[in-house]
Formats: sequence, structure tokens, C-alpha cells
Amino acid sequence: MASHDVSMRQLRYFVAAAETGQFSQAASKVHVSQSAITTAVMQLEERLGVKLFERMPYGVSLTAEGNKFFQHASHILDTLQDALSEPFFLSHAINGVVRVGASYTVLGYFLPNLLARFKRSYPDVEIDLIDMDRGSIEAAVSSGELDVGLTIISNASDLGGLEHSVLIRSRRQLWLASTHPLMQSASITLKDVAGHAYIMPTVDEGETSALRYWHSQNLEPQVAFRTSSMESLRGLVAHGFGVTILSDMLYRAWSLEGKKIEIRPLTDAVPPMELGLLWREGASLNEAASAFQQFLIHACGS
Amino acid sequence: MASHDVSMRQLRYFVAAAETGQFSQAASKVHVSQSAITTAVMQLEERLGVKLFERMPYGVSLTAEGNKFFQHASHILDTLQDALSEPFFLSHAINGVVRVGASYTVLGYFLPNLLARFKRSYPDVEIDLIDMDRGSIEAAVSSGELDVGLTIISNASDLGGLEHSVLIRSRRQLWLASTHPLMQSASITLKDVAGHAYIMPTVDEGETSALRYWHSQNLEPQVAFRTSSMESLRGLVAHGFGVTILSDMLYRAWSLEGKKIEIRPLTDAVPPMELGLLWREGASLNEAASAFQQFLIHACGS
DNA sequence: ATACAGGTATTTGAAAAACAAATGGCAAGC
DNA sequence: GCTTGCCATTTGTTTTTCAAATACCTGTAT
Repeated sequence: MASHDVSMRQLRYFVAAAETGQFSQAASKVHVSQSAITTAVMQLEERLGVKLFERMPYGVSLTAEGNKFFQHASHILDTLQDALSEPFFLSHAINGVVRVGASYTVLGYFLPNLLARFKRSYPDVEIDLIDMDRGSIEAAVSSGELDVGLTIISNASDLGGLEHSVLIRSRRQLWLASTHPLMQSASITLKDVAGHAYIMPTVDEGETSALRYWHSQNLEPQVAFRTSSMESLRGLVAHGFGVTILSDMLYRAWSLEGKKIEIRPLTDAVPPMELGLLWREGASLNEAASAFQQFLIHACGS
Repeated sequence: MASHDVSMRQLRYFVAAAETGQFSQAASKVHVSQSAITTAVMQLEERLGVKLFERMPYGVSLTAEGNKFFQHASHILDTLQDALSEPFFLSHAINGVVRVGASYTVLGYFLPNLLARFKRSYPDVEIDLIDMDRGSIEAAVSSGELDVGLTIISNASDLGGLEHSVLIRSRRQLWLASTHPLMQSASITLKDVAGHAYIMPTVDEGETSALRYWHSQNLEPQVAFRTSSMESLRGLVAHGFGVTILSDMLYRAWSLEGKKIEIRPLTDAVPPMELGLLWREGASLNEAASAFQQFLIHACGS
């Protein structure tokens, strides 16, 4: 009587709720009534013996345990989608090696899940993964040393000789501690942010890409720290030493020490981060590389 | 009207059927009636538009597509189990590096899934994975160069100074092509196998461990090929060039070219393969290594 | 203070899904 | 040709899921 089994339906509703931050909005996203979401989440919480959401007057927000469960749940739904949408026939026949270059944040935040999923669908394709900066990746793809590259394409100015496809566009938002004064503001502009200590990430050309939109509004961030470590950045933000603006792809709600990091949209049009796939113009990819390319495009498509 | 959503329940029933090879046996395994299994599998087949099982008079057997779907489905159920059974509280706080040594087949066939699952549960633990032979792993664990080792423990004779825990016992069975004459026999002994061409795997001490049980019955295999490549071995078996005896852990129903490989139990008591975790006697593991150890033991437990 | 607006929780009766048990059909082995 | 051990189908019951209405809770504006 304790553990009515967890269902896909519950996971779908839970994930929708986690993604939207509101039960009612989640309800319309998955085309059911709000009570269905409420009930499903309650059943999950009962089954797990853990509160998954903190109920706020304006919606809900994941607890630490909820956040963890969210990782698992999304992974399950992703895997299910792979299982359902695959071209059933050829994938087992494909083998070979794909040489992939990826830049730092792509490697750490974007690829791990997708690689594991790819491997499950194409068990006989070997991925040769190389960690490089954007410039080197572009050069190596051009010269044919790499089959494909994965970079933050919005940092690139000229991609002569390379074909590309944008895999995800990830909105840039303000990261801040729950206790930060800006949490009070209903809406936040870049000018508001300029009045507070800023933590400048330096990985993957973070500084130049940030300054591009700061300068386009004739503003200057008040840089208090400069770091190439995402972990330390998270810690600094969580403890209220400053705020930063980064893409949702890099966002994790919790710092290593278990303090929550909040995000708020910026009303200025800060351009989104674009992560893209590069390959050599005109060159025909081998079968394995082509499968990898198609897989990524498809997995990011919906 | 086409796509009544796939449910966990269907996946559970499907996986049970795939594992047992009989709907009726699967039914009793998951404590439902046989018609429930039939219906669930039919719904899946309808949803996917693909036949998952070949119905035989003595049970069912996965099709190529079914086998593929089976990989995904088991992964989903594993992930769900991780999500439900985790100690929710500490895992996010744990970070550090675990140095793991694993031998060839362990690395290729046992670890990939588990590593991905571990990473999802403990995102801040880094696994430093090193490919070594059994002897070197035992030495490196003894000396403290590695935190833990993963080896085929049934090959070891003496583990002085090392603690160990058997993670899985994997039954050794006969692999053969669907067209092989031995497929006709209702029951097969080692002596029967001695009358046919044998393909001898040489990886991970395959030859010495095989000869151990051959010689204990005063028999000698008729070795036609000797190979260190699992891929070529699979191809040779699938094409009927010979048979081999290997553990279920290494078994995959389909060769790279898409030909099916069958397995049959041996009526002689061929000892199972034992895969074990090694660590240094008396040494206290660091937090990350200990989490890894516990995770493996738990994940293999049920 | 009070009303309101935006959220979540609860109740209720109807619709759909899942179930077990019984029955039917099919093929292999005796 | 009978029996046995499978999977498939049918049937009526039980359980789950659902939407809609309503209650509730909490900040905000009046």
C-alpha cells in the first residue's frame, strides 16, 4: 500500500512542473487539468517520502531532492524518446569512429548526457572526444583533423569554409543568491545589474561575449571577481558575493555546498548563447559521423 | 489514436518477458497474469510499429528491433531505480576523484552503463578510469595507486592484502549460430561441444579460465580460431565457424552484421564468471571512492 | 481592513485502463 | 491422436485517471 509504482505520466507531469515552475502552467503545457499535476506530484512525493517542490505563492520551486530527482526524471524521458523515435533498422549496423572537438563548457554541460544516449543507440560507434578552444576546433574541422566540432557559435564571427547547424539557443539570465537585493525587483535591466558586484566568467570567451552586450548598451559591469572555474563561480554567486549573467545551459539550481542559486530574466534583450555543430563544407561525413550529426540535431530538435 | 503513451508498466512487463523468454514465466516473475504481459507487449508493438518478439512454440525470442528496444527499456528501469533508491541527502555534497582500474571486458561490457548512472547520481565525482590487466590492477590497488579495481575475480587464485566483493556472477553458456547442428540437441554437455570447432577468446585470461574447466573433465576443445577481439569472435560464431563458451555478461544477441547468435545452457557444471570489486585491506577509502563502491554494490545487488 | 488576483489543494462523479480468470488455438513430443 | 506447454482473446470487475468545480492560501492594491 505504500508504493504504487511510479509511472511515466507522473514523471512527465513532474518534469513539466519543474520546467515551468508552476503547476497550472505545466498543466496547460501537457494538456491536462491543474489538479492532475497536483495529484501526480503528490503521489511522487508520497512514494519518495520527500518533498519535491517548495510551494510559493507565485508557483513552485524545486527542493534539493526535487532537483536531483528532476535530473533522473528528465533522463528517463529523454531515453524513452530515443527508444521511440529511432530509425530502428540501421543503427546497429553502423560502426566506426567519430572525432569530435568540443570546447570547455560544451564538454562539461552539454555533451555528457547526449553522449551516453548516443552510445546506447549506436553502441558500435566510438567517439573520440577532444577538448579544445573554439579557434582550434574551427581550424581542425577545416583541415579534416576532426569530423565535427561543437562550439559556442554565437562567439564566432566568420565561419568560412565550415557548415554549421545551431543545436540549442540558450537564454542568458541573471544568476543571484536568494538573499541578493535584486531579488526584490519585479523586473531587472542590465543597468540595474551594473549597480552591483559582478562575477566575470572567463571560460569559453565568457568575457568577450559578455562585454559585447554590455558595451552595446554603453554600460560596464562592476567586476569583483574573474574566474575560469564554474564551481567557484557558483559558490561565489550562492554566497552573495556578486551576480553574473550566463546561459541556462550552464545553470544548476544548487551550488556544491547545497546553497540555492536563483535566476531572473533580464528585460533588456541580452542575446542568447548559441551552441552549434560544425563540419567541413562540402566534405561528406563518414557513416558514423553522419549518424552522430543527425542524432544531435534530432535530440536537440524537440 | 495511434500512440497511447508508453508506460513504465509496459516496459517492466516487456523487460521481464525479454529476460525470461516466456510470457507466462514473465507473468509470474512480475506477479500478474499472462494476459497482462501479452497485452502490454502488444500495445508496445502497436505503438512502435515493430514486432518485438518472435513467437515460438516454446516461448518468445527478441527480434533485432526488440533487442534494441530492450537496451533502452532496461536502462530506463535502472535509472528509475537509481532515482528511487538513492540516499537523497548526501550525494550532491560528495565530490572528489576515484581512481579505478578495470580489465578489458569489464571496461567494455560492464562499466559503461554503470558509469553513466553513477555520474548522474554523483555529478561531482570524477572517475579516473585506467585500463590494465588483472595482475597489474591487483598490484596497483595493493600499493594504493588505485582506489578500487574491477576484475574477473574468478581468475584470481590469491588475493592477499586485498578486500573484495563479488558484484555479479555471470553464467557461462554456449554461444552458437542458429544454423549450428548443436541447436538440435535438447541438452548439451561439454563432451558434445568437444566434437565441434571451438573459438577460443584470449582476452582477460579467457584461455586459461576456459582450459581450467575443460581439463577438470579431461576434455580438450577443438580450437579452430583464437582471437582477442570480441567483435570478430561474435562474427565467427554468428557465421557458424565455431562455437564458444562465454559469460552472459558478454553476450549480445546480434553480431555487428546483424546475424543472430544463440545461447544454450550446458548441463555440465561450468563455473560462472565472477566479477568483483577490489580494494586495499584496512585502508579507508575517501568519500568519493566509498560512494562509488557502495553504488556498485547496490546497483548489482538486485 | 478588505477585496482581489494568482497560485495550489480537495472533492466528486464519469470515463478509461488494467486486471484475472476462463477459454481458444497452435505446435511439438510422446 | 492425445497431452502438454505455450501465446491470444474474451469477459466482467476493479482500479486509476481525469476534468470541473470549489475551497484555500498568500501576497498586493485599494
